Amino acid sequence: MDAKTLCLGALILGDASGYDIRRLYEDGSFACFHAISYGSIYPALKALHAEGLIATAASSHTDRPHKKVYTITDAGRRALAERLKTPPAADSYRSDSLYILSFAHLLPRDMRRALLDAYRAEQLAMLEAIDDCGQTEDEHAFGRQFVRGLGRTVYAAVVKYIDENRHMIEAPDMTDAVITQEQDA
Amino acid sequence: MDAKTLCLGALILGDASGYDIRRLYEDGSFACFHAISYGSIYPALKALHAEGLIATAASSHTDRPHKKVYTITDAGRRALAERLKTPPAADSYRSDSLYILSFAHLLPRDMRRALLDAYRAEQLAMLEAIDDCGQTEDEHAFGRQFVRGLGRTVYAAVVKYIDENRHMIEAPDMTDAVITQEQDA
DNA sequence: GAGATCATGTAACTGGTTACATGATTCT
DNA sequence: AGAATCATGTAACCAGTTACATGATCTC
Repeated sequence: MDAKTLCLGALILGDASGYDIRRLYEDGSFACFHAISYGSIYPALKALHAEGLIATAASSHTDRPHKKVYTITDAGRRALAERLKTPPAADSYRSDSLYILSFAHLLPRDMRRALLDAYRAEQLAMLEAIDDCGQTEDEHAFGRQFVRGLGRTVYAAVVKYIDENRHMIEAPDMTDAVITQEQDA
Repeated sequence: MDAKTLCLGALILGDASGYDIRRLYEDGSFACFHAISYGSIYPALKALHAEGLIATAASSHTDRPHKKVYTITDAGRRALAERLKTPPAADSYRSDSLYILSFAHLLPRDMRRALLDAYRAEQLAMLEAIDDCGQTEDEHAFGRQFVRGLGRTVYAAVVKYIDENRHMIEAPDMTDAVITQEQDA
């Protein structure tokens, strides 16, 4: 998903500034699936504006003069709907934590335990973030609700798995032995 | 995780060529967490070789002359162990499918259903890939086993969730109404 | 009035991907 | 023989991130 589509997707939920969009993808409902930073938001907004897919909202002038609030236009709505119809790229999941944990035997026991705790905390935080963030019950939100439920399910499953299987990681230490002996493979 | 670490991680599992490493991250046990392409593998291998962290394996000369098989050196093993101790970056999960699905109401019913089916199939394939791929039961593999179990749990949870909640996405169609009327927000 | 946070914007960097070039080997 | 796959490698490209510059507004 390119920055422009991500911005349109944010704006269809309601008027917003670049800053608002950032926050929406930072800790809002989209946080789990896509990220975007200022460096791509502002150029994207400029481009979308030039293409007539978004317009500066009325509130932009009244509120704070230097805050630029945008609204999606009808053309923008159509463009987004069109863009959503293109076949999605495959999911990508990147996790340094799990990569490191898969080499748990190369780390001292207390370090792998700390890593696992941190990972668990992170996942739990995501779970709570999903429960906290905007429970807007509008009639068109069934997609959002489905996805949120999916997220909740996944994070809950991860936390549960960790709690039930942490003994695997907390196995007795054999780090030193490994580094010098693992000559097989 | 940079390409060099990813290559070291692959080589600690056993000797391999650039091509082998690619496949390991393509459909092997690492596939779920990290990806890497030829364009980064070959330069990384060259650099690692120059640094003495990997060496050309004996089999490289005997087998097929133009195939370069590498082994990790002791220095490489130490470098990897060290690299794994640096604090991991936060996980990132990117999903076009879920992003699109969160705007399900902007798509015609049959299209969202198709999208969901495709997504389910993809997740199921990942689940099966985990079960298939190398069940090497070596004593040091507890980290790998933990991570694999986690992956299995997650993918299974996703498939189950989809099966139990697909009715949300298969709700009656109101696409046309939405595109022109959703003026709120 | 100091510090936090809101807010916009740009330029340089970065690292990985894509596409291409090339050729050996295996399979049918 | 021809196709598929194995196999290495490079160069151009690209999209987004990081870091920086700047300043308004709110809060204590």
